Amino acid sequence: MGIAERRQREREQRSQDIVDAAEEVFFSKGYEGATMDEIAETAELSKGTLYLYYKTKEELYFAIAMRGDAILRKMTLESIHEEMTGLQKIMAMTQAYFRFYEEQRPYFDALHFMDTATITREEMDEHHQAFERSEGALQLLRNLVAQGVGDGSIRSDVDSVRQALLVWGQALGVIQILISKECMIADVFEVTRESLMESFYVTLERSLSA
Amino acid sequence: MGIAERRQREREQRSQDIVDAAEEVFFSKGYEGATMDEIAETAELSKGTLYLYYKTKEELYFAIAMRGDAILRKMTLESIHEEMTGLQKIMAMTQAYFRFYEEQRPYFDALHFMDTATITREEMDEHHQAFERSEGALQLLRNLVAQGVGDGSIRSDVDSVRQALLVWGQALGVIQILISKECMIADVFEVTRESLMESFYVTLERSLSA
DNA sequence: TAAATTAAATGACTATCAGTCAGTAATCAT
DNA sequence: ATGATTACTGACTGATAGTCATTTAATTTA
Repeated sequence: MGIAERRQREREQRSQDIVDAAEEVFFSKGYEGATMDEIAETAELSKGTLYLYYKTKEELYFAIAMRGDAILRKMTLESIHEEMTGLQKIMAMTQAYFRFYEEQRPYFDALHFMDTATITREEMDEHHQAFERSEGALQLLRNLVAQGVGDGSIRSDVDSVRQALLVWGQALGVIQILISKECMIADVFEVTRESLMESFYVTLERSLSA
Repeated sequence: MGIAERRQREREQRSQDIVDAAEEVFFSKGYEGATMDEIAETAELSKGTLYLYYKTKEELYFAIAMRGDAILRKMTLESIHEEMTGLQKIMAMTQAYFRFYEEQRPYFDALHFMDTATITREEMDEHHQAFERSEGALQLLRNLVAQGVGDGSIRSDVDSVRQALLVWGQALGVIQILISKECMIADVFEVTRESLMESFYVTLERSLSA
């Protein structure tokens, strides 16, 4: 009987409708500024219903971060092509991450929030999608490093796990600098986002090259 | 007349007493978990008094971050010696930052919180100490890069401002990875904090060297 | 089809806190 | 002493995350 299936679909739909409403509010008011009441009103549902689908405000924001992750993943995979060397793929991936930051800022913030959030990982079970997420990106990066070592484009004196963690961290850190120094950059200094990222690419490529 | 001066000293003392109490509570409960009521009780003052000295909970936490900044600054300066090349000084500074993270974790978190906080810089006037802080560290780093270029230890194909921003960002990012992957590192992978930082030093030195 | 059962949704209510402010106490000047 | 200034107090307010007894709707059963 298809009733259970239809119920399931409807439940999934409601779930997505709630995230749609949440996006509208979170993206315009920010995480702190957004209220569950406003999200409920935007979704044309009662607040109680929200809690039937998401246990906390944080979890609802995480759901948005998940959408961001899907976008980032898509952008990343689209930027990587079969014929590239491992090094080229890593450079492409890094550039995709930067583009994601530039073009999908609200999703980037959500994802970043998730990474840095007060994640007392006792609630890991709930958020283990998040866990798997970063695991996934890291795993891909690790594989690309391994490929690069194999095809001779990447130096082999650092093991692939460490190398992947370093690339990931360095890219993240540089973007974070862009964010926190947003005001200064191009104001106080004569440095643009683009020129800084350009220098980073050069530095990264040099540090990875065989 | 010394009355105004004594009043000033007493006010400063109260101010520090409040920060002492705040540290006790923030460090044991975390930022979210700490309440102003508990801080007031710990300080043996009424809540209202807290607000005579600090306008918001955030500002009080910022005061703790300032203490952290002083510690970091001290550690940094102590790790740098006159006879070092610019490159060596930058490496020493990076290592000092890592030691700060390891040995002064609560202060590190406070400082880091400040960097990433929802800092809508309209309240810049209030927090401009923070502004100056990162300015200060960045300025030092920039000078060290300039020195290194001068003494031939650092490559000269990237201008000093950009180079300083890159070093800063990369170091920050790698430490952030240590934090967010704290659980995995040494568990899932066979990578230790020390080995990752060691690899980072090598990478950083290589990317800066002339 | 009517009653019984199950699932979905509601919104008034509670608990918690950051931040305020009218009032009190202490200190100082005259 | 008296008035003025400064420091402190704690009961109160407002905002809001999260709950739960109740209602509404859908589905099954007799």
